[in-house]
Amino acid sequence: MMVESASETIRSAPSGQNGVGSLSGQADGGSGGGAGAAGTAGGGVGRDSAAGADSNGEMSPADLLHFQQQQALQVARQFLLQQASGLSSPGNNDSKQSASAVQVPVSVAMMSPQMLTPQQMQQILSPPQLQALLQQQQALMLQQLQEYYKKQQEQLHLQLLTQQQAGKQQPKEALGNKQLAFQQQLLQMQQLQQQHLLNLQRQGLVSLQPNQASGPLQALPQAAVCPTDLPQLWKGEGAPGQPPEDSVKQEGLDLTGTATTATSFAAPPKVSPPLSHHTLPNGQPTVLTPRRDSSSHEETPGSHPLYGHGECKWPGCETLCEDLGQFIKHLNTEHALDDRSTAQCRVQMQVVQQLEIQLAKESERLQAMMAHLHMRPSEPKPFSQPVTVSAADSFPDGLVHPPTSAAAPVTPLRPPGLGSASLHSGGPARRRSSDKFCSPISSELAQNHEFYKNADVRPPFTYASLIRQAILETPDRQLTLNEIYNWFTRMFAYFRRNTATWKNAVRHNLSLHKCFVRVENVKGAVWTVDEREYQKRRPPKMTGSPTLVKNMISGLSYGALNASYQAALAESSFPLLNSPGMLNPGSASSLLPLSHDDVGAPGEPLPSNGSSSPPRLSPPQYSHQVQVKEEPAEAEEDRRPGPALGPPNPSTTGPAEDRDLEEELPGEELS
DNA sequence: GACTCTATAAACAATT
DNA sequence: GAATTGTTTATAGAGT
Repeated sequence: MMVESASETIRSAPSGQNGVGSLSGQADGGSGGGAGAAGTAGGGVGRDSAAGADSNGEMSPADLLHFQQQQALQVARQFLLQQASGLSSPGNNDSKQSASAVQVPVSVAMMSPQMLTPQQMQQILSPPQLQALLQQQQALMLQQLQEYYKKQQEQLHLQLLTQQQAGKQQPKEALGNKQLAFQQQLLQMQQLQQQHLLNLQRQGLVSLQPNQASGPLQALPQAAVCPTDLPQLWKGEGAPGQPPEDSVKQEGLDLTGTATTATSFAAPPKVSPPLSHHTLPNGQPTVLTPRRDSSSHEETPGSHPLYGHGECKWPGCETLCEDLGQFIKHLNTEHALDDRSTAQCRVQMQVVQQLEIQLAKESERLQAMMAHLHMRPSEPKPFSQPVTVSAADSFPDGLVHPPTSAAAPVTPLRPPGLGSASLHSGGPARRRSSDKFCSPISSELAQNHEFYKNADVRPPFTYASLIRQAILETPDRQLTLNEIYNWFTRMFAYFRRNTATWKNAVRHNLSLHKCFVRVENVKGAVWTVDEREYQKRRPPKMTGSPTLVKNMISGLSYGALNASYQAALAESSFPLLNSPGMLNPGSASSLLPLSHDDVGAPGEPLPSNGSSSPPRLSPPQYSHQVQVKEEPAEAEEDRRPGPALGPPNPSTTGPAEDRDLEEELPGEELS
């Protein structure tokens, strides 16, 4: 036996500390970030009107100018919106520019993404459809953009000239005002373009060499800030330091002047190897911080964010590449800036957006939790008050949890127990934590229900307390063995994995502890809890010992910490929390006044279970007992001098109930 | 160190 | 006969 047990002990050590369980990925249908950011601009502006910019002959030069400016802005906004919600790749279709394509279909294509969120788009459209749509949009937009910018530029030049000529005859102020207004609008346009560029860059969709990045992105802001540069911009002279123009032209987008900035996003035909697209401009939303950090980290020479462990990290690729050079070749050939890559990027974008949203939510929740937890400790809680813990209230079952009060104190203990038990030292470590506190479980579980449900952490409760909890949670206060199993697996991720041992332990506990009473039911045997017995079995010693009291006091303060928080800490890191030292605080909790309501059971030699023959009590009765007994237990604990069976305390809260129960019990049991 | 509690394992019987 | 359920025994770790 020794050998066996030894080996078993080793085996028993909780093996799968796989850490926190899966995050329930709630896809909150958050709208795409990029689109949302730019979405304020009048997205609904019809393209038709913009297209009609040509027919402006009858208007006065000033009106015409104004009108055109407005249209230009609208179109630009629309375009940027479109870009924000979907990627545009200058790709293939650059060369094909048919005037017809600029017509209505374009507006439809452009509008659709605005109407739908990226998520909706994804849901509605299949990947091929999505890709096709993207292609169409890209082609159309590019054509439209090119044409538009050309026209716009020509017109602007003409109008500027005419205005300047006319301006000589007009009051300089009037002209100046119009020019200013125009400049402002142009600036707005440029800013929108910048914004868009930044978005694309941030998403890694546009790669810019360091110098490139500093080109358009920085030049523009400067231009915007510096009025003196504006005239030059209008004239198409370009702001000083706009290197990317060349690349833009190469791509077939012969946009000049102000247009350069807009086209810059289309500039890089391919992902440049050294990819500096991580070099994000300042002022980016902090939400992205994590990603950025990692990316920046990856920027070190010889590495690539899309390259790791010898394979391409491009979504769905995983092509093996021996070295970075090979990878870069692969990247440039297989993942060039084409429709497919663009679509994949878009999907990835949405994934990231979702995650960011999720992260933001979780962070917010964490902060709230932390804030809440920090508050608690500070709250002065009288010794006995801890008991009042709210946990009880939250208890799902709505059971009378007298223990709740008692339970509260318990909470503090739990963490320690949890740490030791769940993580390293197999089972034993956790053992008593729960019991000592009587039934902390209800509150503890109520508070950390989700945690235990999802995290593969062994609950810091004894089997007995868990079984009891399972039974008490049911309306009838009775469960079959199988139902108990189910409760375990339902409530604790831990028990979903390690089946073999714990089921045996459950059966063992059911049989071993007198507090669990087997009742023959119509549908078979069910298990109920004899609360009195349950309370009895607590070590009487603890209640009275001075050390316990000390512990309690210390434990209370310590216990203030939220159980879940501690549990989380324990789980995540652990070893530290597992150390025995950490446990001490918990032990304090034991102090609680624990409810030994048993007290209540005044002289009852409670037969309840003790009898070898399973008492067959009517389930209902038992349930009743359970409720009553629990409550008294907590309240009374303090008083109880010693061992469980001490004289019942008269003054305990809910004594009446206890007594009733007790009175009833004997009778029942006897039967 | 003794006692107690708990966890774990295992054997066995009874029941389904 | 297999699986499940229930009982019992043994052992070891941990806390008091």
